[in-house]
Amino acid sequence: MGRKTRMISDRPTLADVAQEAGVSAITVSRTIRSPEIVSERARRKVEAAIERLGYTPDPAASALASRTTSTIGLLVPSLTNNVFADVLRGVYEGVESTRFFVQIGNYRYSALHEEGLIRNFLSQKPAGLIVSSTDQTPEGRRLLETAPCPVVQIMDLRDGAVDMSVGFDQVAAVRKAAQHLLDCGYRRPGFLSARMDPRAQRRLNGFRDFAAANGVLGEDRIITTPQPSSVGMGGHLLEQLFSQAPDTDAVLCNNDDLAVGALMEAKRRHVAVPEQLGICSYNDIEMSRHMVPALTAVATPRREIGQRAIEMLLAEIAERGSVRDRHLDLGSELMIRESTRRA
Amino acid sequence: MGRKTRMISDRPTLADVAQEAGVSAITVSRTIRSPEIVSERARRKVEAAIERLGYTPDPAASALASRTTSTIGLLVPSLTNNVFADVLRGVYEGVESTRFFVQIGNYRYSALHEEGLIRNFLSQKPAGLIVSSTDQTPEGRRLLETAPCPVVQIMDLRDGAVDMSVGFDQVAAVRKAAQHLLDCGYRRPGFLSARMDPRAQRRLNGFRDFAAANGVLGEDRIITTPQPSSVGMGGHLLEQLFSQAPDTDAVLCNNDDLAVGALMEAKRRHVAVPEQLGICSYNDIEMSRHMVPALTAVATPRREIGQRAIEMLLAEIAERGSVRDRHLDLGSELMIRESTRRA
DNA sequence: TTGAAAGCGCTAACAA
DNA sequence: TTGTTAGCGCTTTCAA
Repeated sequence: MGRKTRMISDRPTLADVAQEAGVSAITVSRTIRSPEIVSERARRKVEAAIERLGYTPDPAASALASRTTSTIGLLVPSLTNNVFADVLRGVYEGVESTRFFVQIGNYRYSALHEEGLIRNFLSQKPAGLIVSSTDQTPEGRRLLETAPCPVVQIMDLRDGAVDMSVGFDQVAAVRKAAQHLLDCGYRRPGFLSARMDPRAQRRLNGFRDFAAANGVLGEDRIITTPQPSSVGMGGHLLEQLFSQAPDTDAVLCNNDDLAVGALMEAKRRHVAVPEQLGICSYNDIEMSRHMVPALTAVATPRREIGQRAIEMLLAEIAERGSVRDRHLDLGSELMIRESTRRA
Repeated sequence: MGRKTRMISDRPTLADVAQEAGVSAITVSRTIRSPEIVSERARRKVEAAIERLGYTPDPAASALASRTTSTIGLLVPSLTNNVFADVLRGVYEGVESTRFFVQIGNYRYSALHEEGLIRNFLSQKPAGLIVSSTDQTPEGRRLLETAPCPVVQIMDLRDGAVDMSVGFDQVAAVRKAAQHLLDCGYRRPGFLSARMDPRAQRRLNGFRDFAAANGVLGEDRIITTPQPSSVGMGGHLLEQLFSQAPDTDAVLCNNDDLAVGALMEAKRRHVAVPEQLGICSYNDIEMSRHMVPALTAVATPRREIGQRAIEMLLAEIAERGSVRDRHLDLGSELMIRESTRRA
């Protein structure tokens, strides 16, 4: 288990490569960054020298001289939430095999913390930034607006995006789910939500408006908690819902964890799903469709959001102003399954 | 949605702050990095100047001059796997309110890819590195051994760790689970596993050895697939298990997704759990204990691994050689629940 | 197509 | 406790 501390001087520099290749340092630099503008002959010599010396460029020196890095900052409100895990996956797939790498900041649903992270990331001169909300503090927003790099806001689709945005209409998605419950004949729908961040709050408001407009609003059927979402919490919330409003006949859950928890709680109480209680979920992570009964859900395009966001960002980094459609609506899809399918 | 590109020259430098405060640049630098060695008076002037100018240090310049950064590299094999989500959480909690930040590399269960990431991270002169395996390529291992920064290997506990390690005995954990199935009277236990990475493979081997030693090994009851793990996959694997070995009376799942999927599949087939089939899971993520029936599982200390790893790393960064216990075994715990509790 | 010179913004090493 | 000097390894600028 011993370990040697390797001498710093071991590591070859541009100048070493230049000497080895018999060219100047700048030619080596160019060979690495834009081989096409270097003569075939010089390029081959340089490449051989790099190979021989095992040279790796120093990103710090490069960042200092060029005033930019290959870092892409990605701010998410949570790392445990499966929703963002899927977004991350899309983003990572997109940067792979590019010279960029992603740095994640987790602001834990705190706008203030997010502001600090924006400031911190910006001080690193990132090539681009992806942020997961439109709910920055005024100062956070100002920082993004004046950022010297492209910025993509993801998940939501709202007016006044800072630079570019990719997402879907969260309220429309909730409305779709609520409409489906009505279509199935449910008349006393409830709503379960944990972790009342601004986005969850907007979805709740969307549900409320829809229910009111359709004459099925019952305030005692709306159960929320500021605590984090979890399967266990879904069970608790359903319990509370039934104790407050025993006549509830359907429930729209603000995410899959809650829906699965509610389903399990229904099972424990011997409440038949979908006959006595319809359950509709939001997001549709993989497990939902494998429950018994399979959960109806509004599928949100999480991974695609990640993919498109990084795509737009890379294009814009390559050439500022080159992205035409700067605001993408990826939509959402209602997946009708057994948990709302009653005879 | 307009955006201005802020002039680079806008950004004040150390020299600007020094001039504003009427001291030298190095005094400003010291005020920031080690305020305690600067006189009260100088410190106050500098702090006021920083405030007035809105100065933020340039990490690239700092990295170049000092040959180190505030980056901690964290290599994980997957971002979607809940196991690592918990580890991440522990790590992020630990770096918060320090000057360090974490950069994640996802090597997608490919040792070759991991080697590339190690090389890439190392070129950034990180303050420390956390890697999620002991299964590096020889070259990857060599890179870690000669890394000029502390390294923590997490999850597994094996001989010959490179520098420091935090984990638990994965084979002992599996053995514990298998023993429990025998204790419950199950006699024909099966094993389900997806994504056969080296660690999953070692657990399978552990199960095999244990089963053989106890005279309950049935090769046709061991079902594996190289594909990624998921709830749906758990269902498929159980299906295959029953078609190959209909007399199977219990199943040990290599993680929670598979266990939940197996439970659902059992439900679909009207196989009673735990009476006709005992199910034991591995890892014990939150949802498992809320299933109906609740899943028995070996709980692995994922979050704590993250916490301890970052703790050790930070201590070692602060002072090389200061960490006494360089190899921590955090153990695992069998959580006995309904899915194996038969009359 | 290539190169020389001059920094980028900070810190290490030494001196006062 | 504070300052001076000399880079860190790269890229930019300008010239050839």
